[in-house]
Amino acid sequence: MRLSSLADYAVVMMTAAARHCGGLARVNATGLAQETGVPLPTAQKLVSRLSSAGLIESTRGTGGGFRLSRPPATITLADIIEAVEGPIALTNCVDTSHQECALDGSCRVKPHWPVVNRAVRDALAGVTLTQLATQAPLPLAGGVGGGPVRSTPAFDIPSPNPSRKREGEQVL
Amino acid sequence: MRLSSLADYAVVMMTAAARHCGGLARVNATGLAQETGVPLPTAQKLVSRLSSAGLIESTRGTGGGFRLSRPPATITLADIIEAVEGPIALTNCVDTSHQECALDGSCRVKPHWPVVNRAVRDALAGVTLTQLATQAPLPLAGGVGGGPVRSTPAFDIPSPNPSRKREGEQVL
DNA sequence: GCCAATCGGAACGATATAGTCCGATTTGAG
DNA sequence: CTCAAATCGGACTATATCGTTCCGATTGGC
Repeated sequence: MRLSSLADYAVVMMTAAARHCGGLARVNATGLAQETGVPLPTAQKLVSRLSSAGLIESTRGTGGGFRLSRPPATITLADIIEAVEGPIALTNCVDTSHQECALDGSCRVKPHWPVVNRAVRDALAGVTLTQLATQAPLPLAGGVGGGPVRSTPAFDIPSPNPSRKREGEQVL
Repeated sequence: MRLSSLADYAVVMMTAAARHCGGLARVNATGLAQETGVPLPTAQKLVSRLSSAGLIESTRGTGGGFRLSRPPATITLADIIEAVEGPIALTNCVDTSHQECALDGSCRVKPHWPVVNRAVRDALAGVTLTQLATQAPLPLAGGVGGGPVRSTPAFDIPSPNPSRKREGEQVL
């Protein structure tokens, strides 16, 4: 349930690009890497992925670079993540139909996964680049709730989780 | 952005346990593995994780097994995922304080991650074992993204409804 | 026409994961 | 009370994906 580092870096780079020129001027991967701190080769790889996905327009040659293909308000977190990691799919059975897990027919929860997957994707699709470029972190008001300034409830489901033994992972 | 296979199997096993005895009787890992199709060693590993997290109560010795510690309506997908994978954290900077992100101070999107992370977690916390144990899934068979598919919250927890995201707005 | 800077893709290495095995503990029966 | 069986619990190994790096193709400027 963790985002890949590539996607994380892609979000940072896209946000930086949106903040810099609003997606109108061209910036190169080198300058953006120096600014954001992302390693240059990784930044180049991300630029390739993002351009392949159609999120940015790349210009080759001397003085080239890239710019956002769409206004920042129309680019969401889900777009960036899908551009880097592929389609958002919590399980294999949601993404491609040809992916068959061993459970297959006896899996009773398979019909439920698309619903959950869509809910998660909607949560990510509700965050736009414009929101991310803002300094003050808005309380997720713009797109996710559908409402104006709906304060997200604190989510108080009685799940005490008393004996949490594994805080991180099996770090030996 | 994909769920680990262990978490997927854990959800299947927990759902099967909830469907079988409603969390009242004891079942062993062997029988559940045979029923769900999960490999037995993997099922044993998952039982260990789930019992460590406090989701199930294990009884050792001959004729032992495990049963759900809480009613199925109070166990959510987020609980199961956190029991297997650890805390739900899209990025490293959200989870623990030991963020080793190279961007660190220059990261402008870091303040936004907790909000997004909570939104995703809420989406997972809104699905209970009772919902997953239901045969008839939520209305998805008709089509994804086409119409306003509304999930009927017939099995929701009596506690505050965890901010259901907008339903059926983004095409998958 | 030449050079230089950039994007694009491919290969290598590393980390984390998935799966499997064996041992310790406990309980029921004899 | 002893034995035996079944269970949980942790550790090891193999695999796969991810992250990083490097090199080539392309294009614009001079």
